[in-house]
Amino acid sequence: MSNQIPAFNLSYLKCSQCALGKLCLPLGLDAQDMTALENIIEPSAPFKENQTVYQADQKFERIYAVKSGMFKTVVLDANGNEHILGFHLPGELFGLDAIYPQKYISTAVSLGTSSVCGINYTDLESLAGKLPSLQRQLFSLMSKEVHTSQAMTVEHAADQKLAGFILALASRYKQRGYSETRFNLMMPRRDIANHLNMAAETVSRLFKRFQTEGLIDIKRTDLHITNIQALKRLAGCAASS
Amino acid sequence: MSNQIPAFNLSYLKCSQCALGKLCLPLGLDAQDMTALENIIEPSAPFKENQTVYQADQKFERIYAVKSGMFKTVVLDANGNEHILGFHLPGELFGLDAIYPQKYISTAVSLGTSSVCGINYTDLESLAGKLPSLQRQLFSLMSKEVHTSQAMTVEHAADQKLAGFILALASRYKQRGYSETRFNLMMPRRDIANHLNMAAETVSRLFKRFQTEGLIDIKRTDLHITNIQALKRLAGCAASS
DNA sequence: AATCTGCCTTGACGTGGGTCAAGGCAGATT
DNA sequence: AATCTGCCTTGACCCACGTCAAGGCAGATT
Repeated sequence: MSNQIPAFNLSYLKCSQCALGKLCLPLGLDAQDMTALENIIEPSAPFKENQTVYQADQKFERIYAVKSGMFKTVVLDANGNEHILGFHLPGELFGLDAIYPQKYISTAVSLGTSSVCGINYTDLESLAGKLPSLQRQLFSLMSKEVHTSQAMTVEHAADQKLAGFILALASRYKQRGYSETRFNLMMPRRDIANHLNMAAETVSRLFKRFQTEGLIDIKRTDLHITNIQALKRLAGCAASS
Repeated sequence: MSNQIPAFNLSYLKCSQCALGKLCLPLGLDAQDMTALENIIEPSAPFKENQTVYQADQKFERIYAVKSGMFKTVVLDANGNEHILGFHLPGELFGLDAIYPQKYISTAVSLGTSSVCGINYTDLESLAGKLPSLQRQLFSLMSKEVHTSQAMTVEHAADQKLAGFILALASRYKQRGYSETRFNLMMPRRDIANHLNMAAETVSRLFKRFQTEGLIDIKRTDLHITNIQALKRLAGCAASS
């Protein structure tokens, strides 16, 4: 709210000072290439809860990398129903689905206080042409994105879907150096339910069942996975890596 | 079955003679760039029905472009259940989800007699670094792939999912210069059902309902869309472009 | 400390769609 | 032409999950 001191504010750090370097776009870049990348990165001011990064149908200009917090991407169908396409953790990119149509497909919204780096796509493309390691990392991240979206379509029953969702988050937190078994969900039940195409009541009941069965321990949004093996067995274990 | 005459066999044509140039990887490439691309393309012999292009867990080496016919990509979950991730039409790429893990995630299988071009990924990457238009097209196609997978997760009820599936095929056939309203599904009901996470019986009943309601006319795998507007309304119309 | 508000939980009930089982139909095989 | 085989259709039944409705709980507001 008040004035920020850039040098001490995480959200204004460039890639070389950012803790996410080994997950995010800069992975595989040497010092010189990273400097080139930093020159096209636009760190943003932090978003407060429930603020919009971009709106569906806006002209596509930038892709975004999450720096801190969490974002969700939401589409509105013809009947006016919202659907949450995904949740995005630090070091993950969003807005990639806008490259082909050259306009944003979804609206991106912050969950809690969060910050991003914007990256002008035209600049990124031309830089990727010059830096093979950047090009490779971009292809790799987009491939991962394809895989993630596909994996979601595999799970069938509600309990499998929810178990898969929890495990996917766990795995992503683990990659980021956080605990695999204890983390905060950030989003309300309603959002989880919407994302997984089920009723919020079903999420509530399943959380309770998982707790009774000794798979998890959950209070509000604080989650503790107490039996990850059983959870994986339940999910059919599409979400491993 | 007998000997083929290469010069007259579509499946051995390179990009510049291929009718799919304006949909496939070569989109946006000038004559010289296309020649460079052709040099790394490996046209394959045609596959007969139900033959495997690659297996899940095999080392990733090539991505594939469909030249004729149709392919499906299938994953096996931990419980031994198959799930069809997608169907691939001429001019579409598959195997992109293998870039990140560097191994194939799914098994690719032909539906009916079909042919592909294999493209060594290492070569493609280095060529994309030299040809900006190729790099752009690759990013664009991968973005489209992300969007397609995401769109699938939006539809909710069985009738919406099936309507969306039909419309997505229609739109893809239209792009390829075929009729938007009359085409052959190629795959059996069981495959459609599997892909959409429903029972084959449900697909059968819904096709019948759509027919009764005057939306479609279907005999075996020959489909005629008789009221595409109504079908779009039913689907919630995520599948437009 | 009391009220408000949003989110979560819990129960009761109804239904969409899965499962099981029995034919029908068309192309392949003899 | 008769049988076989795989795929599709149709009906009967049932259960997982959505919907509706009524509370509970915790942080924000006064």
